[in-house]
Amino acid sequence: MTSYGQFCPVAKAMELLDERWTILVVRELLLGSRHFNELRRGVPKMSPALLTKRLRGLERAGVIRRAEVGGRSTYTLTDMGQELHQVVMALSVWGTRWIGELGDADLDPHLLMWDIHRSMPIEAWPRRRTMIRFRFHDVIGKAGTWWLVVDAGRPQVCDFDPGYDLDADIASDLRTLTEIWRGDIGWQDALRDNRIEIDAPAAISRAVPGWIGQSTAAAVARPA
Amino acid sequence: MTSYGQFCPVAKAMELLDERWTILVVRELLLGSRHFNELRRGVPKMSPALLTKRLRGLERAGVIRRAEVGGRSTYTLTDMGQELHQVVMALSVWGTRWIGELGDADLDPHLLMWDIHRSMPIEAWPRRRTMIRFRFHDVIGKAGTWWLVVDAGRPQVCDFDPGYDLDADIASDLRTLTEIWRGDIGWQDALRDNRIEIDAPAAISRAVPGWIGQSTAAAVARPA
DNA sequence: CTGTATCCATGGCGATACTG
DNA sequence: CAGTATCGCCATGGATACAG
Repeated sequence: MTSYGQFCPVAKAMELLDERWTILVVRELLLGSRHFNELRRGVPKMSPALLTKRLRGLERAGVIRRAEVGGRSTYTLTDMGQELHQVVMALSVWGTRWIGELGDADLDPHLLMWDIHRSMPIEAWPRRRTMIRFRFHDVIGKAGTWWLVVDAGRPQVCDFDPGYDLDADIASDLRTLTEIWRGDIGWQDALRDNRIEIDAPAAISRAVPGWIGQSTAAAVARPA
Repeated sequence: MTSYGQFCPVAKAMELLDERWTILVVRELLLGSRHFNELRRGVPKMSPALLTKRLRGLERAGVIRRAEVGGRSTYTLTDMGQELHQVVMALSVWGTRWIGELGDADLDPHLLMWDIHRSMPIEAWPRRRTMIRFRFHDVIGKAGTWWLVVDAGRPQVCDFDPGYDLDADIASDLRTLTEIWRGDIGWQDALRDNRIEIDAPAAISRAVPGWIGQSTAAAVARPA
């Protein structure tokens, strides 16, 4: 966090925020993560040592507050941190509009499922326990299959079969579901082009896109 | 610009924007700088080699466009770059509200005069050529004295005496004028406490704060 | 679960000087 | 005016293993 040697508020803000990973940690906190390993799931490629360092830095700066609640470390945003919402939103809108291209390295099934499960519209799901399986046919090994369960109004991701009844089975490549989730393409277009397939009774098949939805950024208008 | 390995638009945006100095260069372009040495004045502590590198990076990313106009290199923001205005604004607001403390290293007379001259309300100045001298009594040597001239509606900073008639003579320490400019303190309070002094005929003395004004960020409401 | 502790390589970036 | 060229440091952060 070297100083820019400028009195400008933008420079002072960036002294804190331009360090690698910092904004992404803030994003996770804004999305509701409060514990160390919860945060890690949102920034899986970040080393735990560095995450600790960033959390300490944000705490020193007054952006977050750390507390032990029932023996667990709990990180919460202060008012100062909460207001970074405007900054993260502006970045999200700009990134959505202007950085369309994703490299293969940007795709990550675990991260995708984690992101979907925490911000999909569960109120659209049936009241009963419901389970969907996802299969990414271009991802080899264990990371190619995932289960999404909504039980008692609580969403859950699994990388193993929980053993419940399957309501729908979805197959696509990783890029397709990522692009659908980001709103780069629509469910209907992807289904029509057979880039994604939903195997389920007709009524459920029609409902599933509404269960999963799209990320909040998907609603951002794209440049003409 | 190492990848974060995330499809999230915030992550993709930060891959470009979290590199040191990048946002400050964009800020300069948003404020109207278009040429290399003009940009340098806004980021004086940045090495020219690094500025070149950042400009190339921003060009590759599509944020700016470079052209030779009349044998001069000219950098302009594309639509993509123009929309970073929202991001820079959000950072400016947040920085203004929450990063109040300035270290001595954040103070820079040249930068302050440059910033004042390019965004002060010249329409408030007299029609005739008008000149003000600034003296920072805590800054030793040449950098302690500055002249601000508005002539034919065009503002100009000098670090030498242009030799015109002096309309007002302002004295303060560097921190005081910086804080006034940022809006951390008001002109009236600073004058009352003798933290700044204006030597001029009474009518002009009263008018000068309105001539200089405050930076646009000064209008941002501070947290209670 | 929530971190620490090392270690190491890389390359970013600061400083300075120079050029067409 | 608008950059190049070089150099070298040191801090950043990636990787991995381990601990209370």
